[in-house]
Amino acid sequence: MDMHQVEQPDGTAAQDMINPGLLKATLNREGFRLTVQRQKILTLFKEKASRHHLSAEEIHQYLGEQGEKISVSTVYRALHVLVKLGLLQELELAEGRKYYELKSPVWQQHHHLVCVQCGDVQEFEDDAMTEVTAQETQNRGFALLNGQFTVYGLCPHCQPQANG
Amino acid sequence: MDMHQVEQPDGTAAQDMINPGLLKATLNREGFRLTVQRQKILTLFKEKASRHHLSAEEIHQYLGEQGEKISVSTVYRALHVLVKLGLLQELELAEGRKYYELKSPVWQQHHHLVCVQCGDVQEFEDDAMTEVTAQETQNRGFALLNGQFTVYGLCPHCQPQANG
DNA sequence: TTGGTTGCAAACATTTTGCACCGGA
DNA sequence: TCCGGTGCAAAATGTTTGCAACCAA
Repeated sequence: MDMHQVEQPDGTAAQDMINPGLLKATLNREGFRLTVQRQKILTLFKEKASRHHLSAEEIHQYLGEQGEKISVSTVYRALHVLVKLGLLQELELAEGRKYYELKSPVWQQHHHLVCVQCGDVQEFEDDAMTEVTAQETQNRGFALLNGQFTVYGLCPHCQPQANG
Repeated sequence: MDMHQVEQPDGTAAQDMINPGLLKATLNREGFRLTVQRQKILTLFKEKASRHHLSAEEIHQYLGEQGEKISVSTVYRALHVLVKLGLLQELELAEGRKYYELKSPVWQQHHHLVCVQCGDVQEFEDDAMTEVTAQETQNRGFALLNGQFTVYGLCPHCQPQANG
């Protein structure tokens, strides 16, 4: 039904996958091929480290600006593959479109605080949450793939003029 | 940018809103009107208590089966209003479409454990998480609207034949 | 009576897919 | 060489919107 996938089998961190050799090996292992496009996309995530939630549209645009002509459909297909390989994680941050980020291990999960007014996104981690996640899934016999906690609110800036 | 909204001003539980009188008052208070369609939709959420995550499409279909002819656009518009009034909460459970459920107070938030294979959804509550939510938002000066934690995994049933 | 509400169809936005050609292993 | 990947355009989904008729307050 979708593309969530387990951790890297060998525990390799997603960040390392920008290394072409490692990336190639990981792709080939599953019958996929290393292509310029896939490499460029993954590299983009590293470059945009500061603002690392990217939508397919943004990726397409950024690469275009960098002179890389890559079609939208290829972006989508590449994202699916990278998610399936466990290199990227899909986020449900905003309305109507999906965002992606380099996937971090389950025990390093971080969460998002979204301002519904201006769209600002802040991240936070919390050990208690990580533990709850592990415990709940275990209690119910689920095999944990990943979890995402998204809190919606109004940021300090938007509170004054808020409420409609 | 979207329709998240604060708690019922008077603390009335969303469940009570199926009462036509209360619903009417709540709607009117904000300049909205009580219509058969809105009533039917809200009632549907009560009926489907056991499986109370409904998408616009499902709502439209269920009502159709019950002989209520209501257009899709009306369903969408009604959902927006009900969310804005704080009676329903929007969920980001699955791919590409939104789900809705009767909204529970922030201090009674519950979360979702989704099987990515069969789509089964289980709920759980956890005080620690509620507290983390409150704390994080406070630390950053955010006004909390609501939060949703969605954990993806494989349910016991789907684990054997899983992995592709 | 007034102005919010509805249904319908057309418009939108995002994502997926069919197909011929291209290119990695 | 073989088969997966790409680009393009068309199609599929999910959601929104313009407009005339309608109805709650």
